[in-house]
Amino acid sequence: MAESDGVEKRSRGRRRTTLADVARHVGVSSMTASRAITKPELVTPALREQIAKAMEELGYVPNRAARALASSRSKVISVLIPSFSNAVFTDVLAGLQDAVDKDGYQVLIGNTRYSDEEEEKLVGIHLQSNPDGVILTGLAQSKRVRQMLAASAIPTVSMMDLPSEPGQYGVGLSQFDAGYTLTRYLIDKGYRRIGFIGAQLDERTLKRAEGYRAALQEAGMYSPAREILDPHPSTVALGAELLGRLLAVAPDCDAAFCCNDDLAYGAIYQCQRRGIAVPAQMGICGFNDLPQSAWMVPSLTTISTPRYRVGFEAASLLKQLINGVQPARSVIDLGFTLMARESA
Amino acid sequence: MAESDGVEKRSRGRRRTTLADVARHVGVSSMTASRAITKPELVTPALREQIAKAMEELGYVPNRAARALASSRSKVISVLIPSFSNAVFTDVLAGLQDAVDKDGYQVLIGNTRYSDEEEEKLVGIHLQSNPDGVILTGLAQSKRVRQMLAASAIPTVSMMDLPSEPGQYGVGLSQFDAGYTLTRYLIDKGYRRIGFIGAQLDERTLKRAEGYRAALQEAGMYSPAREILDPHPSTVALGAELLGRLLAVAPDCDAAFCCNDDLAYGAIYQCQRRGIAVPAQMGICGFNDLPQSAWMVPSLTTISTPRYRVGFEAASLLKQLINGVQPARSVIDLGFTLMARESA
DNA sequence: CTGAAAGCGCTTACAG
DNA sequence: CTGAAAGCGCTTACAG
Repeated sequence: MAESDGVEKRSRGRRRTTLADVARHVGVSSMTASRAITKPELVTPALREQIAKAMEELGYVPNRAARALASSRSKVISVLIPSFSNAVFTDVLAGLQDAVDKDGYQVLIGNTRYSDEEEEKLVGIHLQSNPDGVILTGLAQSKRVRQMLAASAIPTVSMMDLPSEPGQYGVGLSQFDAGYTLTRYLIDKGYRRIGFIGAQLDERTLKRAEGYRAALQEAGMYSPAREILDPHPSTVALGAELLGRLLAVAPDCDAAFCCNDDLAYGAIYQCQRRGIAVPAQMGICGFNDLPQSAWMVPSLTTISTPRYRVGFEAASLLKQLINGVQPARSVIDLGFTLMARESA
Repeated sequence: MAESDGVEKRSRGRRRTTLADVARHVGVSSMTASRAITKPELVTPALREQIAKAMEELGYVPNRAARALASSRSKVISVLIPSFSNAVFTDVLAGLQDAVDKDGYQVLIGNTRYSDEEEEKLVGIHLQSNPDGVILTGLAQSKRVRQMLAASAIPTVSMMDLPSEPGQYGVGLSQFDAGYTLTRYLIDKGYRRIGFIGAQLDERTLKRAEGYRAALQEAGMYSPAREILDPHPSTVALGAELLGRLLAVAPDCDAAFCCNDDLAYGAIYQCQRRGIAVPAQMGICGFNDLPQSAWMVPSLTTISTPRYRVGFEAASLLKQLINGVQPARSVIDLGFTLMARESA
């Protein structure tokens, strides 16, 4: 009858197969079954095989929550990135996954949307899962985030930038140097009134801007009037708009350093719509070297950043810390490459 | 001494604050403390406040693993997407997160890389976390994946396509109809020898191709010679290459239906490099309407797909299933929009 | 190489 | 509205 179904005890429902079920099936204790998974070399081959067969037959699926609770190792790595729509961070994620997959880690991904508040919230939430390690983007975490992480005593590695404080672990590149290098290239190419277009205004953009300024000041060509900084997220549309704004306030510009490739695409499209020849009348360069940059017309001069490797190396470094291995270096500088192409 | 430190018991080390600690601090039982979190309306306001204060003071962080184990609800949703580098899926992810964040779910993201094998592996791994629900991309899961999911009896929703089998839940759009519509548009525009450029060859691409064929056959304009299908992942570079191949085998083509925007960008760049005017000599259209498509020169004619909403609605549907609510519809068709722009 | 006992930190299902 | 008991499914730390 339907009614009696309603009163059924939880124990009557179909229950997942547990390690105890497997052990019973084979006629061993649960810890032998447990060991057959975690430390197979400690179990007689014959038994090991029987246990494996039983697991297969009974459709055993380990329960991560139980394992985490008992062992106090969650096998979870928490990763916080500022954006999903920026290809830079999905590349980083790919490297990270690849570095960590075979070790049985589960990657918990949080999107901070470039917000300190969101980051705090996410750290709090991720901490509930007792991650074995945490990977952060950038170095500009709020005090509260630092505190929470310090209190939890969980190994932490930061990505993209190079930490300068002792005790901090990080993998990335010097955003300042890259900005400087690209600007220096433009100067050497003969550009004299070089503008800067930056959006989002996150730490990396600001450091690239500093590199830009340093190079121009050194060459005696710096003018603050040629800097367009906008807090909105970087998009192609915004790049088009900001190039317009740059030309409105500084019509004599002969080049624009766009703080990422998306903005640069927009800037180039804007030039094309206005009949401004790139690079003849206006040099345009970007930052990051997204796949498209080599193919567009004109191809984009930009800085290639080792995003996949940043993710991979950050995860490798974190694994060492988790396992109590003292890493060779606490800061890994992966560098960058100037890609001189047609647009500047 | 260093030696005595080495022998310290696990219990001596700094231990995380538990619910019992909080309860003791306030002088109540652990379940009252537990209830203060999960069902605050069942706890006297005064007590509730004391407990909240104690949690704050002691820096209490709930242990998800313990909660999951005790309650047999993990508050985890498993999501499988085929790619991180395709903006389509990161948009879907954004919608999904937004639909699910405030409900306290943790989203476990798996990247199948368009591989059945990877998908099987990931389902197995994710099942270890006892997800309350699963979200899959597409309908072409392997038999083994279906079995695992069926055996686990976990609610499942699929994204992007429209399931036709009864009992399946899904949110998406008709890829066939969209392919048909776009091709019909090209015919109406006066194009007569329309090629097709497809990569990756996943289910969605193949369905768009079918729509393309149906429209052309109906109009008596179909020629298999004008179909270029390549199994490699879609990239701008590949788009450029495939347009070259299309023109090599079918130099009379007057338009190309590219099965996504990335390929279309490459195709347009290829035309630009070869001095082929778009759309005058060659119409080019894409699929998905990525942000850039409206801004490039020429702007791209394409199909706009409601990716964010697909993620959002799929998660909403899944939440209903998890909560035992019978959803109004098991299949939600979100449709698509033809964006007629400059390139065709 | 194998096992009996205890416990990880919560929540469920009762009672009161 | 509050609590004592039991248990979720594993692993740890001993023994043997």
